[in-house]
Amino acid sequence: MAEPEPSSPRRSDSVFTRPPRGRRSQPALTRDRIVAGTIALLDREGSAALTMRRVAAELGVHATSLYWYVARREDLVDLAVDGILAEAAAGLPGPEEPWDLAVRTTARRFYAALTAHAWAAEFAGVRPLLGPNALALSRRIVAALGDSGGGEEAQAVAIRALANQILGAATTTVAMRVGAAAGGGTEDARAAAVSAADALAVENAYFDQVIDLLLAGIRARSAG
Amino acid sequence: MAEPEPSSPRRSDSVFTRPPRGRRSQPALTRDRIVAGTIALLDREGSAALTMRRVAAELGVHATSLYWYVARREDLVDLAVDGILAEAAAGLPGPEEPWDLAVRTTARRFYAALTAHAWAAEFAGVRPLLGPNALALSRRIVAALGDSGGGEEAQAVAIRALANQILGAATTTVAMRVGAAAGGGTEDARAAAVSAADALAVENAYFDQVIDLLLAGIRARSAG
DNA sequence: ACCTGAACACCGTTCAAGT
DNA sequence: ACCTGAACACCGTTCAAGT
Repeated sequence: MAEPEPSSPRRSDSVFTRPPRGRRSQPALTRDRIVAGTIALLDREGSAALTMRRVAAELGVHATSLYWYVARREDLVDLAVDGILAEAAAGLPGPEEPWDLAVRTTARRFYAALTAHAWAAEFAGVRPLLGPNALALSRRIVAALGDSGGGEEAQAVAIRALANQILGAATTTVAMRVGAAAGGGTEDARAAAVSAADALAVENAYFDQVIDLLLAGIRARSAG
Repeated sequence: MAEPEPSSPRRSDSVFTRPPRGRRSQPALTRDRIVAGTIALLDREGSAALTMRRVAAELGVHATSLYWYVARREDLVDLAVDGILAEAAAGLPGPEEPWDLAVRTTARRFYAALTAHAWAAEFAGVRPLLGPNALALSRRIVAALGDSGGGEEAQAVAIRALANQILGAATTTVAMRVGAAAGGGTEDARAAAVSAADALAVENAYFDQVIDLLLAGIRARSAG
């Protein structure tokens, strides 16, 4: 549906500069194209759609072709999750920001990216987040806690607590959305229903409060 | 392997007492037997082994027979997870226990059950925990927070924070175990390796500290 | 170098049929 | 009431083959 026909050699800019180009045109597939296609498919059809065959179909190619670029299905998962974290990892708070504000905005961006793509929150609970964007987000929080006034041990505990909180909050948020959608047929649920925009605002407000609770604990500890 | 032959009518005790027993013996399958078999299989072979066909094989029956007792695979997941939470939900702290101690021991039991069965932590991140044992654990924490001195809003935030923390901590703990096992071949990892008992003690200590951090935040808030 | 095609050993689930 | 058997529409992954 409206997909640029896969065999078209529309390669844009660098086609005139780098490659030998005499014998053969560039490959139809690239890792980036695969990641983009995977994310598009997941956004459209949800986590269950992540199969080698359907990703391949999204790209106008056969499932087995993907194995030239990734070793297994899990790699596709990891690449897609880290892909949607790019938005969150770009434009992190600078080093001049107060530590607690830096923690809060970084955590919020992390959480927002995971919940903006429900499939990402689902996968994040089952795969470790080790991609470059996830690491950049983690490192910003680690750096912020270095200014929190606590000792090394206290910082290590705080880091874990924040990581658990971000992941747990994202996971339970999307689980609650599913539950709300599934129960949406009942009268009670319908009576309690609010607009999607309001629901999102409520979710975000809860997340901020939960992070603030943790920050209060960190401050209480470093003051003690 | 060493399975009691499935067609044997060894029904134990109550065979002499209750059922009509004239026309037909009891069913080979029961929901409880299915849950027990599923847990045994998962403990032995991990989360990937949870397929209808393999659970059925574990019980000496055909995959399609399971559909008489459960509607779909997800039900098996939910039943197994709540099944292993039974140990945690039995013997919760009584109402005379101080609220913070009650929160800590209940959270610890919850976390311990999920991490004692790695598959349960994996599934818990992807399925909402709505079984009777999960609800009993949640309710004990809710009740404890009622004595924490905070307002209703503060309690609601604290409940979410604790739930996120328990789920997030269990998930990241098993993910780190997998990572440690996968990297176990490298020299660095081998040098840093500790005995399984020590590793478990470290995990548990971290969990306690993380919960204590949250409790410190709750106290700071209710005191403010 | 990069992609296809056939093949293997699986899946969940439905449904008619047996007893 | 409870279980089997056949069938459908899928899976991930390997590997030889094409270009």
